[in-house]
Amino acid sequence: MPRVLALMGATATGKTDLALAIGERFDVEIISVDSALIFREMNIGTAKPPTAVLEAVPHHLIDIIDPAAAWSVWDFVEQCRQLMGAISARGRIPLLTGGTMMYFHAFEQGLNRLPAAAPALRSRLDREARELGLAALHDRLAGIDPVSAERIRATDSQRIQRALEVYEISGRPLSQLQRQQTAGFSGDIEKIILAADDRAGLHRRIEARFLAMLEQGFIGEVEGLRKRGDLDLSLPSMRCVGYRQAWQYLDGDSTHQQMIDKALAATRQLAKRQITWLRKQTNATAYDCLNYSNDAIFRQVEAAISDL
RNA sequence: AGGACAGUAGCUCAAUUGGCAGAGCAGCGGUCUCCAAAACCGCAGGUUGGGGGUUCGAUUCCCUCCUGUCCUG
Repeated sequence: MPRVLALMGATATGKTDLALAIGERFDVEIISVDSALIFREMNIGTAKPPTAVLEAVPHHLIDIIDPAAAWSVWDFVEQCRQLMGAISARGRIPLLTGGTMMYFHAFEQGLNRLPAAAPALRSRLDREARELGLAALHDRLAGIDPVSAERIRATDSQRIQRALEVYEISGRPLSQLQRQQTAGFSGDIEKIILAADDRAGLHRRIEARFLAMLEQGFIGEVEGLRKRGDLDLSLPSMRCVGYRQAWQYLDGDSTHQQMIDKALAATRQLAKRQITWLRKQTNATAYDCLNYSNDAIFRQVEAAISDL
């Protein structure tokens, strides 16, 4: 029975430090479950683990794609499964660490085989949405896939676009393709959650961390990305929390203080959404991120491993 | 010190000739099958700076006090 460890937590709860502590003590390799750490050249704003940490314990799925490139949940699940096989073959234990809850969910529950995203098609649909209005696209969806149109709101640009994209590529309605059974992870996942019961405390941490990022030269990092000339705000990478607000600030759309306030708010909102996912987790052991002992967690890991 | 203007939700601001105080943002809760650090949905929040007066009825009109900004000395 394959066994994996998972360390889940909202942003700024201290996952990196804890993962390192576990990595120094147990024979694990870390698989990052994070939609932002995959990007190269985005280090300060993503709170990427420092090089020393990345070298001390093997890390995967960090710095693997360019900020202009596309990446998706499907890619994550596939890479993750491959990596787990390789790590197990080395006699080590995978430690899934991160805060992108949809990636965890897809890994655990599986995904239907759907057509991959098609950038050209998406930009065409973007244009149509601008010219005809979202409502028109939603009406079109209702014509080809009433079930999905019922479920997807007429204001939900991304999901309308996805449903239309799937139909145009495959010729079949999304709702029909989603009806097939999915194959999730078949083993056990030993889940450790870093919980943020004290929301105000987490908010203080988020603020302190962002201010530290600014001191480390975050704005300079974003200036460097802008200088490349091939990036813009429509890319997932540049929509990451902090980067989007810094980009707008450098565009002259906000003052420095407004940029800080907006970035902090966006980060708090991200944390809230992550916490919503975490509330639904079952079979997980939660530790207060502001007050826990490594020993308690080590005991849980120890027990899980010796169970193998 | 005198004068002008302002004071409404945590913040920025609305409220037709006096007629049930509303938005945006933030906050909180939620949705989530290939952009998820995304996209979207919902909820809560106010003795309208304090006190007094006129009125059936005052955020709105009058008096007074407090606070802030600006101008003049």
